[in-house]
Amino acid sequence: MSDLRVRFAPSPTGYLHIGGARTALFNYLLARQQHGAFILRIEDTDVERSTQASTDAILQAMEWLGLDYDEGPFFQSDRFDLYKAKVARLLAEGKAYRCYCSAEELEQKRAAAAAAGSSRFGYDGTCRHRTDQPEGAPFVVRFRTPQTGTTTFLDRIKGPISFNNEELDDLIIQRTDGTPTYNFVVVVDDVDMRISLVIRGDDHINNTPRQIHIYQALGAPVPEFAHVPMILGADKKRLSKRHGATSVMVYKEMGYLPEALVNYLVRLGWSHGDQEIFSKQELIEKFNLESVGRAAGVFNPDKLLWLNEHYIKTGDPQRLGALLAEILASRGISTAGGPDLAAAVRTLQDRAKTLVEMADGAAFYYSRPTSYDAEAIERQVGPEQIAALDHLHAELASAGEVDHAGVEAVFQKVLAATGLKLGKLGPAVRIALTGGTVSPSIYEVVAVLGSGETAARLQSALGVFRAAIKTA
RNA sequence: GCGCUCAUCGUCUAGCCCGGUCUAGGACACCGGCCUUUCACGCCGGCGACAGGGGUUCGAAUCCCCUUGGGCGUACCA
Repeated sequence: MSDLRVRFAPSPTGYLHIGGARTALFNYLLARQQHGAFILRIEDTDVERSTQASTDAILQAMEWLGLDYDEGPFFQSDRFDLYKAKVARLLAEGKAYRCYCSAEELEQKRAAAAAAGSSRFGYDGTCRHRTDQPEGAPFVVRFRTPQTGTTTFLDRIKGPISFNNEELDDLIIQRTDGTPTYNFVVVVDDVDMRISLVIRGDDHINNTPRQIHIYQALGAPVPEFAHVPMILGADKKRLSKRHGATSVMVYKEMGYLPEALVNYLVRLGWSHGDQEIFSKQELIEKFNLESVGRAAGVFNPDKLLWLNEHYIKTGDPQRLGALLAEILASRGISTAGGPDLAAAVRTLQDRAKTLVEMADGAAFYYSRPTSYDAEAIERQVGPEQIAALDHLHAELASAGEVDHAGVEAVFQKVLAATGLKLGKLGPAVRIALTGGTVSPSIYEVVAVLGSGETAARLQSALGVFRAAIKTA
């Protein structure tokens, strides 16, 4: 057990998105590697925008990705007393002060500053030295930020970063309604939870110097920081819905495997030489902050798809089969009593990039064709095929259950007897068995379906084929 | 506007810290071919980048400066 303590602190104002998932993943990986602690904290100080549904969605997504945490989830809304006490202490020590400026007033000042072409839009410090306390007037509490000197920290990813304190204004730490704000609670909690390393998106870099001042005002040690670059869309703009799915769980719905998303996300911004494929165990061993890139990365759905394809291809048929059954069930197709799921999966692993695609390809195994591709019949089925199909039906009906080699032997027999090439018979069999022209290898299909089911389907199809040929 | 930050193929990146081994490597996508009972898989090959300009140096993708471009922040959001 090392003393590394990291946390992931999402705000429940929406689902867990790609960027958040990657931040969570980096935290998780490092915690597991160093045998430290990974803490989950829900930042719901904004009562207006936080919802229970979002919290649930985030928790679900974390679970699906396999990012289990050691402590939490903690909710900031349960901790308002702690924040209140800290604000009171800062107030008492003169490190914070009441500000009676109204939001409207401030907005006007900002607008005026912008109109005047000023480079300073921050709070002007009107109430900083105010000594009177208007009776009953609404106020916010502002943190008294140092106005001179510089604040520097050594970012584990970006290197040394420093700010001139004069660029910083006195930020609000408690709203008019008494609730605390982000920059304050994040510090109070990170101190309270003894976080030793803060890994978060680099959109927080600008908040860091302000937070460092708060750590100091609280007399607490400043943790290390590691700011990971943003994820952008194809147009290099911040990733948003416009760029396609950004919700982790939507990828689950689209038939992605969690290991594919994890692998993709970690490689977006981190590398280990030329290696592309990493198991979670490998990531825990190899992940490091030093190899995280400093530049923002563009989300590339194609590469994610490729990884998903890889994991489907190499995945365990049993597990994939269970996942497949769920999807089929949601389409009203029961797999109970049908062909062995793992066997069906094996015939589809090289042909599907997603579980959804696999379900498309597997449906015929569990529900007989209700119609047959007419155009295909016209092209592939003639008197010769009908005769051969008849022959095949007879052979299969008397063959009992056969394996792949057995199926091949039966076909060879039929082919020899009818003088047809497989290229002439295969397509007709495929139409008869699946209703269409696309499926796994016909021998595999027959082996998975079993001779009984195959014979039954052949018989039904034969009736349709004969009728089709007569009218032609 | 101001502040912070980033910059190698279309994209993700290796290389950069410790200059020469880089006519810059890998992956995705794309293009071509092979394989083939459909569809795929697979295999082989191809296209394709050091943002620009100055320095330093015998020598720079690698070090320094400037420019340009991108991202983020600039809330009583987080």
